[in-house]
Amino acid sequence: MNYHAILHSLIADNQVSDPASARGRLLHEAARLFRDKGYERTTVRDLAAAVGIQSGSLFHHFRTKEEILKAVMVETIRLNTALMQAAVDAAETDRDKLQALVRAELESINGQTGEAMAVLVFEWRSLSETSRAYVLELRDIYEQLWLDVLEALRKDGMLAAEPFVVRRMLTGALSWTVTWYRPDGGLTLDDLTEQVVAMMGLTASRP
Amino acid sequence: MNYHAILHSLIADNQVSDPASARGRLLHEAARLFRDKGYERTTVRDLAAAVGIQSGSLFHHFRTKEEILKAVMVETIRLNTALMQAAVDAAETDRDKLQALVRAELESINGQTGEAMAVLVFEWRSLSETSRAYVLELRDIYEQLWLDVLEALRKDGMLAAEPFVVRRMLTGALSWTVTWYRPDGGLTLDDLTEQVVAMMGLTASRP
DNA sequence: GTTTACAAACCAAGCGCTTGCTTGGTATTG
DNA sequence: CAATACCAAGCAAGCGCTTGGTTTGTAAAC
Repeated sequence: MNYHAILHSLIADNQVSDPASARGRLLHEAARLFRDKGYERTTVRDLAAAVGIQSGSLFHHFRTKEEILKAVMVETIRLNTALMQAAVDAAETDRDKLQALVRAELESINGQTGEAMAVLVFEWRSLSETSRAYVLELRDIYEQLWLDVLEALRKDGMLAAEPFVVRRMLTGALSWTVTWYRPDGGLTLDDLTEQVVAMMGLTASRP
Repeated sequence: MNYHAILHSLIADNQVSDPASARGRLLHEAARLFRDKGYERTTVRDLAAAVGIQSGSLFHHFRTKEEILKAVMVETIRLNTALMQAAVDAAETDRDKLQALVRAELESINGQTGEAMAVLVFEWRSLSETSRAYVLELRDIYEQLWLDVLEALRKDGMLAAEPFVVRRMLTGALSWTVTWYRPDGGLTLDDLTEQVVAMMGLTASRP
């Protein structure tokens, strides 16, 4: 299953919006604006202008501004959970599964869904209490994918630290790449993946 | 040099505000509010109320709200640069210097200056262009401390990845602890430091 | 194949409120 | 007696969101 197959399967299930639809385009622009200026600094007038409508018209699609933020986050987690699951399934060994997860998360942070992922990392404080609870629920599913692989590695003595600590350190390390990594800087995402795996003392995959 | 000695030396040099002064207390409360609610969601009325004055009176101490944010960040970097320098100076081997840096950064993120450090990580987008340039200048000095140690380790073959990549991954990983680490969770900062160093494949320091 | 019906998508205008900041004047302090 | 720190009041601008009405797309009815 490649990126597009997964995406369209989720669209068919009404789990994420079609990027071609009005709602999908709005969420895409919202993610970009929220990342660039922050949620609070982005006005409903900014959002409306980005898709070429009047600010009041936004509220036919979403009841509140916060609902837009929530939708960006929820759909992003759903998509990425599916992408990570596919990455894990495609790899053979636990070590390769971890490498695939790192590669996939770097991809989602710095590639297609990068804008929305940055929002997920930096704007969770702007969510209401109830929205936050829902997003955290979805995140737990996502995190379990990682923990399963890390615990298997730990069991085989290939990991020198606690899985849950490792995962949290990786979350921070990989999320942070959004602030400095630029694909045109002579460092590919494959290079970066390799460095991360090397840094963890897991030697390169032997064919 | 311990924490208090370093702090008071910086106060004497007018590099940071005395926490007992009106300005110092305001900056401390501002850091707390900015971390908890975000810069944009914190109003000047919130800030004023936190130190028990009227909102208008704030502007006798700072010309704009953004100047308060800048001051929080600048003073925090200054203090932490001095703390890191002391940590490096106190350690003997390069490996111990790295461990000392990790420990000190974890301390600054999760201890005394934690509120301000979180602001530094999450609120840099709210800085004006010029303030940001100045803060980045100060940060470069801070970062060089890390790079010097990491490059020495790399030279001795104790590091499997590029120093600048390692530092950026560490920045993310350690900053991120602010979102999940709680001192009462059965994991001390020393434990955490150990896990980080172990995760990097650097074996424990032998006495 | 035109008409009718109707909902969804949108606009123009603006309301009520909060925001950062200003102003003119009054305590407080050395 | 000057400088510093503060208060009480409020202004102009920008905010999220509402309202009442118009356009647009779609599909059945004739």
